[in-house]
Amino acid sequence: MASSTVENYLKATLLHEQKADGIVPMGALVEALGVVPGTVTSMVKAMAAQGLLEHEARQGVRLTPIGRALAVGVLRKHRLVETFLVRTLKMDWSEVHDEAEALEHAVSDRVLERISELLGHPTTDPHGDPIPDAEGNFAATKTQDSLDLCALDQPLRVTRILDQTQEFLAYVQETGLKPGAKIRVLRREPASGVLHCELAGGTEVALGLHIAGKIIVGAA
Amino acid sequence: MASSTVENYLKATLLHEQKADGIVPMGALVEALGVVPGTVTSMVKAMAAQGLLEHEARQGVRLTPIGRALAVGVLRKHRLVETFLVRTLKMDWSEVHDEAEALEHAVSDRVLERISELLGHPTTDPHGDPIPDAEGNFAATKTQDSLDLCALDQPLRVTRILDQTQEFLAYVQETGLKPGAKIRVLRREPASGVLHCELAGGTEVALGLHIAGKIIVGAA
DNA sequence: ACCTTGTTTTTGATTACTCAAAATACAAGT
DNA sequence: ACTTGTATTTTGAGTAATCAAAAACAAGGT
Ligand SMILES: [Mn+2]
Ligand SMILES: [Mn+2]
Ligand SMILES: [Mn+2]
Ligand SMILES: [Mn+2]
Repeated sequence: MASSTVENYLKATLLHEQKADGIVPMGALVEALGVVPGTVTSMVKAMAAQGLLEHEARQGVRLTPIGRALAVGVLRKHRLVETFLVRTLKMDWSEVHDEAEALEHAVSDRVLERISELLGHPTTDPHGDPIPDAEGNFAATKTQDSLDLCALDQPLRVTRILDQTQEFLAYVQETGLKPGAKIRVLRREPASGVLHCELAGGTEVALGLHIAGKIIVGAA
Repeated sequence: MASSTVENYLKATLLHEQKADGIVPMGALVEALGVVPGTVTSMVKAMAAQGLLEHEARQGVRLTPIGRALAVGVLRKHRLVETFLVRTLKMDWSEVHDEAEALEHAVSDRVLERISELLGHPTTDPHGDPIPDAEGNFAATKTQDSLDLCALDQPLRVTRILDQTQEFLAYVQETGLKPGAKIRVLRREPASGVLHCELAGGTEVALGLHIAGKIIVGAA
């Protein structure tokens, strides 16, 4: 069985591969796992010896099919647990990540399938991230744009928040831009690129480009 | 923070103290934790140095107030998790122990209080074992007898199963003697001590003394 | 007093994970 | 080609948890 540490390495590698495909540099793992570079090198070697990763010296790592399957399983646990914590235990969506970070290693497959069933087999988590099914397949994503690129005056719905730092989630919470929120882009300031949007209650918010780029929307 | 291993040692020590008060011999921990004697000696030394246990050389260990508080917390997590798995996730009461054994170390206090709330702050787990409250106090237990000692012809209710081995739980499951079941003792065979009991549906079961001694009942 | 038996402790190793700090490789930039 | 800066690897060391096997101890029984 893979230890919690190994599971965290696998998940971090998968997330990086999904965000920027190609080889995952050692530094990305250093960053994601909060350890020093030497630690990553030695863990990666051990995991490569176990057949979970391929290690290109001085370049980085790639998941093997076995490693990927395990990583997807951990990601599924993480996201289903987050969904469970929000929907069943009524926890705040902006505080569930850390809890899930620990529980993803302790929840058995048996318990996980019970949770999935209880929740009606959800396909996205509270942050809008896709939940792979029990076989490891991600549902085909609907057409979605980041908020800074989408058309004016269309009825839209927030589907996903890409930046999941504590501060950004708090900001999103506060402005009411949570996944599920209805939104319409009123206009774009030509010079700055600042967006003016209308929220459900008629309230209006102005968003800088760097913020809008981290919010994904789809047709309402 | 106490590691999972340390939490397991603390919980095992607490359970032994509750069952047979006085000092807990090293051998009891060897047995409970499934490790060799030398391992227990060195773990116990480390935990004593941390102020979690008192170690009387060649005698055994006792929980310190700090160690006891931690142990009670772990036990509370274990039993609330078991209750949650049975009541909310509809898992079989005879298979939840192993799941709880892992989850008790991963569930945070915050999550635990949500679970307790969701369940209406239960005071006993699926096996009938008491769940301490958030301050670490066990509810005063109602008058209860082991089945081999109680009066004839009284309407009784099973409240607790002491032997929680897989086989015994399966037996209890099969005969329908689960906590909550109504039962009446019809007669006791003078020589052998074998009990004849009537269950809810009118079915009758014969129980040997060794079995009856592990089933606790209270007034129905 | 001596021996036997069961329990506990010691000793010496091993595995997994980690850090600090020094060494190395590589990609540019001049 | 040489220098510089950054990423990666190596080396040496430490902690937590474990085992195997030998040693020490505590009681009792003879
Ligand atoms: Mn994690
Ligand atoms: Mn998420
Ligand atoms: Mn446990
Ligand atoms: Mn229980």
